[in-house]
Amino acid sequence: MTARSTNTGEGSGAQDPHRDIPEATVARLPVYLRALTSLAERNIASCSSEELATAAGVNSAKLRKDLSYLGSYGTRGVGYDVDYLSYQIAREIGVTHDWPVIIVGIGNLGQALANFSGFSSRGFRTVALLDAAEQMQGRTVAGLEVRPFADLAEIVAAEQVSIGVISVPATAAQDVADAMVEAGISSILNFAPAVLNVPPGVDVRKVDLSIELQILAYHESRKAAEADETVDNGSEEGITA
Amino acid sequence: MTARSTNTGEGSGAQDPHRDIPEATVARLPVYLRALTSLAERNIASCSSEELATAAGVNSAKLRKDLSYLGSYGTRGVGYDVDYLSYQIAREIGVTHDWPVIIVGIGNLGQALANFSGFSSRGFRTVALLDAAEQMQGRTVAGLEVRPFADLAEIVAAEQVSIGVISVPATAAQDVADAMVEAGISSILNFAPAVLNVPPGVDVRKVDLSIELQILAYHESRKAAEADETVDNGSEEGITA
DNA sequence: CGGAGTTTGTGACCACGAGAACAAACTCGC
DNA sequence: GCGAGTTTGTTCTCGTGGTCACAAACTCCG
Repeated sequence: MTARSTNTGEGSGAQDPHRDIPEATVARLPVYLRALTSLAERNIASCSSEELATAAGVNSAKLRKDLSYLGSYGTRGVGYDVDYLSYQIAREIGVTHDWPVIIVGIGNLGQALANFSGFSSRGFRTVALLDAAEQMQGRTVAGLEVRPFADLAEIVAAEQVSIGVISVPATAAQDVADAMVEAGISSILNFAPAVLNVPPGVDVRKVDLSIELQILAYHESRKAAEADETVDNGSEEGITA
Repeated sequence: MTARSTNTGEGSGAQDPHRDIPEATVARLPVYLRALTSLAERNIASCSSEELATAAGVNSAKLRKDLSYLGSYGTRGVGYDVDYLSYQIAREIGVTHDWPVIIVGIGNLGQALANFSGFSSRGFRTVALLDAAEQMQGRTVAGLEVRPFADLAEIVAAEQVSIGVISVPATAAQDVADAMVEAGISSILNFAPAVLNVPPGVDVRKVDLSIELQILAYHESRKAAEADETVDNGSEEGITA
């Protein structure tokens, strides 16, 4: 799915300009960044890996290993400087400058996304809201005017948009994705419950609400089944030996 | 080798109650179920692992391996019966009956979730919307009246709710989670950008919109960096112009 | 200045998951 | 009835990721 191109394979030292950071680590870096921001807001200037790990909800060893992929930004015996580490993570992720984002599909979910403050506060700027429906045209959502879907290519080119959000019904999702790729967008965040087919080089991340609920339901079912069987044994997490 | 696989030659009788299905497989089962539903809507009665795999966007070998954890529900040389396999997956996940769900936090996102048809169509039934804000009380969203947060325990007990959705601001998320656990909820879907602390036995799944965007931004940054360096080699990222 | 205490960075090890390859089992045509 | 073709179920192998444990390095204090 994700097009991981040529592995440069050189060195694997900690200070290389292009290191291959594991995908699992990349997924956690934003969590660390948020925890660091929270610490900074409380005027905490430095912290240990243990403190930061608990704030982020992970193991301290895992956190240290994750940070070591970025370089050696801590001081042994002391810990990490909050501001310095924040900047280094932000720089690594690439959120030191703002990313223009376009949202296609201004239904209930699209409107919620447009109003979501977490986007703008985290290095993302919603530059346009698009919808194909006639009755949506001209309406103002979150301070932006809803524009016709046909304007996609023009806006993407004018605003240098590389990230697109899809919040349309599943039946339209593939068409929107195709148009986005055609317009030059190379990263898509897909909220539609559909499998998107995109050419290599385009990254797609999927957020699927009903799948998340079904995963929870599976675990609930197992909990209920185990509770029924082992009524005298109250350990829910018991691993069958 | 803990896989208990080849036994239980009997058909749809009492099956092995605890199979340990890998977490990665559990996360894909809803995708397969959706693909099967789509096939059924097109009146396709049976399919091969290859067809189902492409419809679900995965490898066929991985799909067969995933399905093998549930049992042997296919026929060699033929494929899978769509309806039969659908039922088996739904039964394994536990969505053959409806799960009552409660949503706390009826802001923009909470309203979108309440209106989201994917919940109700997939074995989930939103039984109550809760919000602590005074001005939300009595308003009707998606056909349900918004009720005060203080009613949480009462509703959970009355409706046998075991799944809760949190769509409140980050600062309130932990309090809501605590109240949910206290009320008896054992699975939480958290949309708030905060790390939740819950006792063992309670499952939490996190959907974090800004983290998803940041992961995309990281890959975008790398793409841009690589494009800058290897200007002469444009083969890997070729976008059809 | 040196030792004790503390914390980071990393090497080693183990578990899980992805993918390829192959045997088992079923259907179809003759 | 039987061989050819097809498709599932399973085994094997390899890469990725998580955890532990410890050396390296820094501070503090006498």
